[in-house]
Amino acid sequence: MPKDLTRAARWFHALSDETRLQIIERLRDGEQCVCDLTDMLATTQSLLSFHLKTLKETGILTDRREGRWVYYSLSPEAIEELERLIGSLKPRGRGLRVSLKRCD
Amino acid sequence: MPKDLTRAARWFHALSDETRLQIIERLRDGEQCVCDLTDMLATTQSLLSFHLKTLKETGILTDRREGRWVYYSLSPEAIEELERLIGSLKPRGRGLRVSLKRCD
DNA sequence: GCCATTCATCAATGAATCTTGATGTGGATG
DNA sequence: CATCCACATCAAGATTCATTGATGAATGGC
Repeated sequence: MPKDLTRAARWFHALSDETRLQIIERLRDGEQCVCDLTDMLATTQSLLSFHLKTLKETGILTDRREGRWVYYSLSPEAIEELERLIGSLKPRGRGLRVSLKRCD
Repeated sequence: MPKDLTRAARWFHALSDETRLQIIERLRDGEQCVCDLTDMLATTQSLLSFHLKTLKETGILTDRREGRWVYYSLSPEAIEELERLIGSLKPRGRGLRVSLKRCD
């Protein structure tokens, strides 16, 4: 069980939820506090907190406390990491493209 | 519930499983029949079939029957689609980066 | 036609995950 | 200290998903 694939699977899982993608969509314009996100996304505070935690644990988001409020933002490295992951899924050079025919 | 996000969530979900990522990893070198994949990945035929179906339904893989064998390969458009999805997660221009401070 | 092979599908179980509602925690205010 | 607010955490239920084992469908050889 390759370690990279385990890591990749976790990243993709964090992105496999609509609510979490909505959170990311909102954070594309910059950091937001939880209360703003609660207003924007029709969801409960408890559920939002759960999804934020999921994204944070994966490394997609970072948080920052300021007084009573907690601000979340996209981790700068997150997009690079994702593009690296996508790169690891790309077909390799066509030189090996012949079928091995081990089934015959 | 934006339709794009629904679609993106489905794609990411398809990639959120280690076995499915292993399948993709194998197919990076070109198409393979199911029997080869069964040998390579320590898994049962039934389970492999389930995961192949998941990937195919999402559009990541295509299949092709040839006699008794079914060959799976990476869909050419899949990687482009993924890069498009990743692009839709990127932070927007920094001009809007000011915090709205609606919480005050 | 009969049988073996390759793969898909189905039903059932168990595990992981999402969701909800209640409670807990830490900071700010008076 | 008492209280309110923003947010996190917890326990319980609901749902979705992965896995297994058995059966079915299509192909090809005899």
